[in-house]
Amino acid sequence: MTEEKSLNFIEEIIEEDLKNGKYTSILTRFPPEPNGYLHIGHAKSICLNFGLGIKYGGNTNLRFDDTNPAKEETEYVDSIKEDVKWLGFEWANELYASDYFDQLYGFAVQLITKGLAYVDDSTAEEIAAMKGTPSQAGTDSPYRSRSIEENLRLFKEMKEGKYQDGEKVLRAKIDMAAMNMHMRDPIVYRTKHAHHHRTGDAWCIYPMYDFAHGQSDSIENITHSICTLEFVPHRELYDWFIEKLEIFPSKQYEFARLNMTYTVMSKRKLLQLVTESYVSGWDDPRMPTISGMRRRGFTSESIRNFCDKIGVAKRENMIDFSLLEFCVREDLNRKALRAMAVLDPVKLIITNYPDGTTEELVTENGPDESFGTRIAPFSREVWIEREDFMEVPAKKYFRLFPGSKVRLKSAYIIECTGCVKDNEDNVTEIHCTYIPESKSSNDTSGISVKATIHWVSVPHAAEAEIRMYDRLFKVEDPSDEEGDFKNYINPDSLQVVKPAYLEPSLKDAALGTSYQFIRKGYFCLDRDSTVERLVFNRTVTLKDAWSREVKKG
RNA sequence: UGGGUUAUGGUGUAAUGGUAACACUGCAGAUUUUGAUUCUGCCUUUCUAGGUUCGAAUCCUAGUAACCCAACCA
Repeated sequence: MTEEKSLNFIEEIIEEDLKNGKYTSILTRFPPEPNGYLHIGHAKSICLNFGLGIKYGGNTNLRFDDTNPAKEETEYVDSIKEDVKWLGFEWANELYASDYFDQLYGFAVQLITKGLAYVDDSTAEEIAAMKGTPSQAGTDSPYRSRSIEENLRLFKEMKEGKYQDGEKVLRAKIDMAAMNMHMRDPIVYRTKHAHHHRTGDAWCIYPMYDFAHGQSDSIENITHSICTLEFVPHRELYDWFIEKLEIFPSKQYEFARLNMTYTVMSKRKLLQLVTESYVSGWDDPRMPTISGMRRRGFTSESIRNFCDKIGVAKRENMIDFSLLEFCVREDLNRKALRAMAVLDPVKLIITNYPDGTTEELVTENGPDESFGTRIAPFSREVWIEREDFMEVPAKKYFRLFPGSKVRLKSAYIIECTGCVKDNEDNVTEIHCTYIPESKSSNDTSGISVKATIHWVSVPHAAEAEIRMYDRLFKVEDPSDEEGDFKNYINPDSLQVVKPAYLEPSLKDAALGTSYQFIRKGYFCLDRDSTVERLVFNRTVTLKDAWSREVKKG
């Protein structure tokens, strides 16, 4: 019964390492920099790292890569923790690169002592110029040959705050002619008088990523350090530090990051959307952030399933947004409560139904009996969707039109008798008669109809604001277009429907519960909602064969 | 035009020298008190050129294309 699933290349490596006894257990880590909110691309990495830990009976650390105090904030730390938890994962240890600042400083001293690092007084521009180009070797810094003693003293003085920002850096002494630019005497410590979100003002020198990441992995005994492809050139340096420092040999493996159609995935771009108010915040439901998707109504299970479906490999990829939509529909179809809501209302009057009468009709709550039933009030006047009526029916249209019969969901079969229009030819009322013996679950009429439509009783309806979200960008790959990516924002990515009419049971909707508004899509209550003003977000539409039929003409 | 990485349907991912498969998308149909769900069927694939082999997506050679690398960012 177990479905045989092939291994991705990282699983193959791990199984090999376990089989040949290189390791008896594995330890992975998810290492975000707390300078932004997590997005669906991070979810891929989270599912990979934590998933590996779970699959192979190992553990996974959550480690914040907080070596740049200028960009990092506690707000981001908090959101990252919340998002990882919400996705359903538990870290073995909550750690910070800043926890290792003392050890990292010690590593730097060791390197100096071995003659493998030196303090450089050159400016940033000079260092860049001496770096050479990919096809041209760099040149040695005039400070490269300082004595070990002098380097030790200078580095200590850097730590003590004797120098201004940018005045001095510590560089590894490797090879200015290396093919790999990262090996041309990379900077390992810079002077930065900045307040750190955790260490406060204890330090005025901070290690660079390359001098912190690998060593942090090593300190934690991470067996498999998994990151994205752009770090491939860093691996040589990663290994160099581990070798020279003679510390635990963590190994780095790289996979291709996730790209998705109709969105952007860089923190820089997402930050721009937020700070320049193209969206309402990091958790705007249109954002590909975990918090945005959560607010929009995506379930963590559907996101995990998505991450599983897209796979892990090394080639550049561009995943269809429709795959994510498929995953959320698949999950919500079996979980979401069913309810009736009319988003584009027009009044339907059942002319032969007694005025002032309310019937309490029974209707099902979910996709199967286990969800139970509830009562929906029914009366002479109900709201129905404007698109469920056509005065002159298109071909293949089998909803309401003069003379046609349809069923009102969980109620009666009705026959359309006509409509009332205003001066501008807009339909303002639709008239029909109902067939009393066709009552749902007690139908003795013998009539069968082709369509069932949803409705909400006019006197009982609850009003709501509904936010309809669509893709954030008009083009598949905004980053690949000419000019500013923001020129390609979809102007219709948010459309507010107000008022929509909801069946009264929806007044008790709870935050975090998903509903299928029958025939319309999946929705959830937004946190902006109040008792006086209900607000719902559309998570995703239902698949709609009819709208495709219409488009085809 | 130095180095590195990657090339399999429209999009992803498998196949580890032996029938190119699975999922999404798209299309057609059946069922349906949601034009949803469910079910059935169909479409489209190994970057190019040589070579090794009984047999190549897989091995070899030469090309080509895409992406990454010259931050005191991560």
